Amino acid sequence: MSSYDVKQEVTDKYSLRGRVFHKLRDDILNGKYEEHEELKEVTIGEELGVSRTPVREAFRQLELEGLIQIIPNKGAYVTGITEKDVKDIYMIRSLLEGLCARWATEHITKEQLEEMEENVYLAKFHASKGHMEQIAELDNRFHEILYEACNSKMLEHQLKDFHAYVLRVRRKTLANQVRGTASNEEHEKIMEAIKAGNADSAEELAHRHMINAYENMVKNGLHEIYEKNKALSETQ
Amino acid sequence: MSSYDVKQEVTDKYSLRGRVFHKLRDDILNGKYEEHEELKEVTIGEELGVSRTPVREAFRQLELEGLIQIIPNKGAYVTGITEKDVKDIYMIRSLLEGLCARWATEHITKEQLEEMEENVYLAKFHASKGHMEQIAELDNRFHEILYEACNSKMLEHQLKDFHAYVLRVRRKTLANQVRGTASNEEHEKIMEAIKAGNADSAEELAHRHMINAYENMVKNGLHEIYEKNKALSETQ
DNA sequence: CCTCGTATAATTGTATACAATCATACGAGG
DNA sequence: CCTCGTATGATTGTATACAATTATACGAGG
Repeated sequence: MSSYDVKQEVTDKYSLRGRVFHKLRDDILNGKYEEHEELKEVTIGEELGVSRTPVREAFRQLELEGLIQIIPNKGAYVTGITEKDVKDIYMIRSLLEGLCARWATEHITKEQLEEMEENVYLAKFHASKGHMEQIAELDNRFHEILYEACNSKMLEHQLKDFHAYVLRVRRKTLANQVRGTASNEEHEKIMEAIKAGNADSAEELAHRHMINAYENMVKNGLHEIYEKNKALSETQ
Repeated sequence: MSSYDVKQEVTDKYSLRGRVFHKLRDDILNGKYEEHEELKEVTIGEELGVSRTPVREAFRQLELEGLIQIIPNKGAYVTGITEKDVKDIYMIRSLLEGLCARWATEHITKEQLEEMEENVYLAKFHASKGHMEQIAELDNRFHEILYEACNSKMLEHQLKDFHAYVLRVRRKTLANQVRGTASNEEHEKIMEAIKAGNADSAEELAHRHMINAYENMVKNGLHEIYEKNKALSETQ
């Protein structure tokens, strides 16, 4: 085994830069900052008790993750996600998640399948109790398992790239027990197709799963959320 | 028009950091550095006549672009692309380019279509003369036009993300007149489908275009290239 | 009252100094 | 001869100082 095979999280959590990166990432995803809000290097640095250097490096990374936009010599701004962006993301993801499910069918390990079964089982329990926080967490994890199981670091990278975007929206929209249950049932079907070794079916089910998630999102007020945000940012 | 709508290249070309970023990017893509070679902050800085600060920031960005891997407190290493990675990339791209062609059919502007026609026409000329450098350039540009025409910054972002990876391989493999001509003919067909407003056909043709490019690559020595690289890196 | 240029302040861009961490060499001990 | 610990050097991580750029305020001139 050569040294470059060592698996390594893209961003180190234990350096100051890593901490700044993750903190800002979470804050943006959780809506602490308004869209288009300006982030100042010194302010962020003071809040976290670090100098500008690690903050700047974290900014560069957040920019490539698509969470902020840096205008040279001017400043860093939280990016806005439009309604169309969300739609595009789900269309793209529906294709990639399908491919991911196909590849996962061919490469999933025993351990991954077991974690998946546990995930679906637990989610069923929490759905019946209406524990939305746990359901969201398990939903995330289900997809992460799928990404890992597809055995393609390229596809995994692409899908995880979307994660940041998707989380920003989904956190607001999946707080809905009906879809939570339906979503988990779809997870179960995808899992069964993978277990049965039926790649075509797994691909199709994962594809539909994304489309359904998007359509549900539209029905349950994606539009209203964006109207609200727009109104907010216009009053500033 | 609000200020955040201003289009802005992700990485500024005119700051020192931007110059370092683009220089390293080109060098890696052109194979100046071996895979898994270590990049030292001071060395790079001295070569380009800048301090470590902009170099470090460029490193962080290159890491997220997937061109280098940074191991904390240790160093930055040029990432390796395996034969499987290349295959995965082309499979993923075949889906996304298909979707891109579909959306381009619906959103392409008159100007973009004109540039596309010019591109195909010029490429035909250069193909007949065997001008490989120009063909490669026009090939790149054709796909860029397609990305821009799809009118989705999300899809454009994803596809351009791959560009870096793809260029590393393609530069070595497309130097082949037969495929150059065939590739351009496929471009022409995609363009005609878009022009005719036939999204289904455009999607299918773009999808096949990628698969063909990959299969051609495999036939014409992708394997040998990787054998050579592996041998090289093992002797270090 | 409006326009424009200049001065000033605020902010980012870069260089450098220092701290922390990691790799290597070397020698003591077995 | 081998193993392990320590010392030394090399490299990355962070803080700070300074330069360059941009935004703002204010006043002269029309």
